[in-house]
Amino acid sequence: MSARRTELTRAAARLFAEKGYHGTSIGDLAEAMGVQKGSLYAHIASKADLLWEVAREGAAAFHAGLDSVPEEGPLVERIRAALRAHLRVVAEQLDVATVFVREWRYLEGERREEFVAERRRYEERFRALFRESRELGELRTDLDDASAALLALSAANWAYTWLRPGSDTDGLADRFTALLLDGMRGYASR
Amino acid sequence: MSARRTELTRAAARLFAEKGYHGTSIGDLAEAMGVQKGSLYAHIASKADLLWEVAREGAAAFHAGLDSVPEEGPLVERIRAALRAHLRVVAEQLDVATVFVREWRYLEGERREEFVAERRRYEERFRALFRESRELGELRTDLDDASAALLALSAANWAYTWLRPGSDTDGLADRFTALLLDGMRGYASR
DNA sequence: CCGCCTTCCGAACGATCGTTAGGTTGTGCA
DNA sequence: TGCACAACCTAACGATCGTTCGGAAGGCGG
Repeated sequence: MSARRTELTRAAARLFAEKGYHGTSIGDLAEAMGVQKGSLYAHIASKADLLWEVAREGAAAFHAGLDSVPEEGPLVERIRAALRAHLRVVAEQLDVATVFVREWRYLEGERREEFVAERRRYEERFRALFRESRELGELRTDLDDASAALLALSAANWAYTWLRPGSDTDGLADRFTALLLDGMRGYASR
Repeated sequence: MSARRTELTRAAARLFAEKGYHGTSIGDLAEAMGVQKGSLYAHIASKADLLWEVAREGAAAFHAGLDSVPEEGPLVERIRAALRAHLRVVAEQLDVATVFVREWRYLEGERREEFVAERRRYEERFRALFRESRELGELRTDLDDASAALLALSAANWAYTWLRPGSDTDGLADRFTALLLDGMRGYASR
């Protein structure tokens, strides 16, 4: 992919995150590239292609984050690593993460289904860590690992609205992990 | 406000939540009302008015939810009540809640600023419960009531994506509260 | 029965949308 | 030096957008 084409994808991620997919026109993208709008079609076949590309980039980034989580070791550490990885992606690729979390639903047809499956797979990998925690008896969420996973995933998925690039995402992830494990009552004392 | 006008607001909330504000045309709204698109302007002055109205309705619903939280009593109970109230609004007015959480950003000018202030005020009321928890010493989140509040607010704000009408929102809120208080380690044993 | 008021129709408006096409430029490689 | 090709321009396409307008139907109170 040419350098110019990559620039266009970056501009698309930024504008889709800022103004929404339907709120961003081809003219807006052309202006961001310093070019007439017709000229963009030397690089793409349609506007929808750009959304698809950014959404896939997001999926790849988040999955790559989970890939870095160790397959062995205490589940507590693996949960902490997963949260760290997720928040790091959000902070370092905020535009892409925003499209991954919020704008993907404007995908159409087969692409949409493919994305939904990929997104579900990501959340399932996340949830699995909590389920294993219970099954292996490392944590005592006897009835409710699902709620704990939902709480963690909510914080992860909502992060794009408040996380700013340059934040201490590892510290943030660790505080969330501590809260999830020991709660407000026990948090300060451990 | 006439009955027909109320119907239009309901249709707008539903379509804005389903397809997004910019993804919903006046033609779509007219079709949902079984009417020619020009006819809608007997009821509204502009499409933006509908977004404004639904967004305000959402703000009113969520604030009313918090108003029902007791001003006295253990903060743990007040936090539980706040979570219950929020999830109840999401489940019972899913479309309106979706616009309140996701579509508000397409508001423009003065209205947008007014909404942002109202939204900030809501989250601040929510956060205050956690801050007071620490200040009054009822909970030992010495360093980090802010993270606990963020975790709770994330779950609340993300709920519109997975909560379905008819869910046991009180039970859900109670499980979240238990987790926030005692964490996964302590959850099952108390 | 009259007149008002709400509601809707049908047609049109200018603007903007995403996209196409033919022609021009500049750069790098054979 | 000549040629290929990526990049861009200019102009226009048909479609759809939000909105306007004059008129007509219908119900309801006076």
